[in-house]
Amino acid sequence: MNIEIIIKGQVALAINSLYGQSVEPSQVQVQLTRSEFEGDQTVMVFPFLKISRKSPEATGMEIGEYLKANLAEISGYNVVKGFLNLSVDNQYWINGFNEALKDEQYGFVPVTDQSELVMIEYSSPNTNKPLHLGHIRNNLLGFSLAAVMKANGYKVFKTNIVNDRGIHICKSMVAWLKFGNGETPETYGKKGDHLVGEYYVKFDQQYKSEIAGLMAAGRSEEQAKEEAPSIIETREMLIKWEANDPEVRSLWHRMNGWVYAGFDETYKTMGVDFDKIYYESDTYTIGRDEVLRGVSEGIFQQESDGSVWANLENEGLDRKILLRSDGTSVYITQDIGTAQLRYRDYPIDHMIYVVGNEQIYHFQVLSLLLDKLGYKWGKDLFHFSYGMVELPNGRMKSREGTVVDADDLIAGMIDVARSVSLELGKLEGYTEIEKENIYRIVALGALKYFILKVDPKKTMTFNPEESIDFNGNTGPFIQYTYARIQSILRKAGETGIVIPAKAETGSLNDKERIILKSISLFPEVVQEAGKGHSPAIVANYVYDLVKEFNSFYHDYSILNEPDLTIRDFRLAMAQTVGKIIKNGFSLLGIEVPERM
RNA sequence: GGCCCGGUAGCUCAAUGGAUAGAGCAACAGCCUUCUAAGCUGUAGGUUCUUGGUUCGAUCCCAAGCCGGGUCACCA
Repeated sequence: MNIEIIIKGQVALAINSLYGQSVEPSQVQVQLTRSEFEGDQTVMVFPFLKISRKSPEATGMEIGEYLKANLAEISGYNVVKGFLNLSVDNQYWINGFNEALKDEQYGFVPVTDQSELVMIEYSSPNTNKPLHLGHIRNNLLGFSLAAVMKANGYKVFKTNIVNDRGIHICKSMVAWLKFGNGETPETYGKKGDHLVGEYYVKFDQQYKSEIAGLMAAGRSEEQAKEEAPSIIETREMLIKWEANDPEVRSLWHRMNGWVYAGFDETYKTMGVDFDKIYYESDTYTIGRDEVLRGVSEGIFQQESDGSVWANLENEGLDRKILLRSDGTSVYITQDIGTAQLRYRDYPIDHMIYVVGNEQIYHFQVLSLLLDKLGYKWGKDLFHFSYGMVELPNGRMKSREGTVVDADDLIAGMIDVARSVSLELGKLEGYTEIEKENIYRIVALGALKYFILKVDPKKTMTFNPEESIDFNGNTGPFIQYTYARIQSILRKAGETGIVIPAKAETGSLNDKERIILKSISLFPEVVQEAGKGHSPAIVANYVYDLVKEFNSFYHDYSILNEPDLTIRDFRLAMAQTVGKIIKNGFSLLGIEVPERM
């Protein structure tokens, strides 16, 4: 059992026995002892002073004496002010360490047939432009959250809703027809998503110049925006699309196909995947049907112009439009349809949407609407909202060309990883393919760790010149430690040392104790990350562990340790730290290299 | 303006209501003949936005204010 829980229970008994008053174990505050004091676990005695009616020191001493006498795991205690520091017997840490050593899935709760199903929606791109840095945060968080939930014993289903229809999609199509000359990704030599994105930009340029021309001819800005030929053409195309016009549909299929091929490549490089992809072009009509059902049941109101509204004023929100006066769907209508379809397809217990925090209001509304429509899961949907990624001079703006493209960023980081690695020259003997794979692992490790170590809900700043480092608190630093551990284990194998299944040693030095204590925390960290929906907790924990291990590695020898018992124990310790790095990083979607 | 979120070292970020607020980067000083120097050790760097309140104790909770961001579309 967890030492903290044992202590809480015993402290409650101690207070009952010493002062004749009962307290709940949950009221006992226990935390890790700060490193500058002696001990492992610290009990706060302040809350019990009213009960003991004695000084903090005296109370602490009495409780400490009781614990030492009644708990085999407690080998000693000291009291500093109101802090009762308990020393936990080495054997307790060693026992826990042996558990960690033999369990390959250490820290993970197994998924069973009884496990609840959690569906996680993430990524959810538009098909009119390539993925950028903001999408990267979304994808990494979504993928990582899925891994964390799975490690907490949930069945996890990853899904992606692709925004493949609408006026913005038609814009790229219009521009391609006008300027494209039949260009394809093959003829142009660029990924399809980039090609389509370029025509989206071209459309905007064309549209702007038309507006300027019209305004020069005396129109107001508003009029100009409405009357520009390209926007009129785009609207006509959207109507044709909705009417299933074969020519428009065929072009739409073709260009979206280019985009999907491009996205697939980016997803693959990033190492994220999905169990099922939904397309808005398939779900938006379902949403419309659901809204109309709501009208017939009196949940929603239809205005005389045909538009449909939900009144959420009783819930503290506004009136919200659900269908336009021409009967077409708006954004939220599509989400209603998608949700309905998903719950029809799968026995979902929990639904998580990984979507930026600018849509908090949207998901409040969606939750209420689904609830009104009679879905019991409406109220329980969880919007995992994360903060934006900003550049040093502010928010990314596609119109100002300050968007950090995902493919460019990743390619650039692989270049840096390659040149750093070549300079260090530690990969001789590896084939080019193997080397490239390691560059990729390291580059993505840097990017993923950089993004995932930050509390998801916070806005984060990304400086393209400075942010991605390979030294210090970074993914490569942790990967490097892993690689070194593997090197030690390889050498141990070469010299005929067999890492024992059981690694016992009576005495532990300070740094060994610290590492063993840290190892014992991993399962709690995984649990906490699941409850708090925060991969950052895992990232920061792994970093701390690695720091401790490196410090140990610097001060004490492993392979050259003459005492074989101690050497075997340290090998087992290194192996376990390596395992935690690997398991922890798997929760972040980061690979670990055997060498680097 | 209403609602939501943030403000911690020069920069990027940590810190279940606990002890002297921690890391990395940048700066400075050391350490490669020893298990991988993408590393290690040390120095310096702070009015945790402000003012009150709650209590044994507040970066954390509450109130007010200041600053920054988001959001309140027949856009997505």
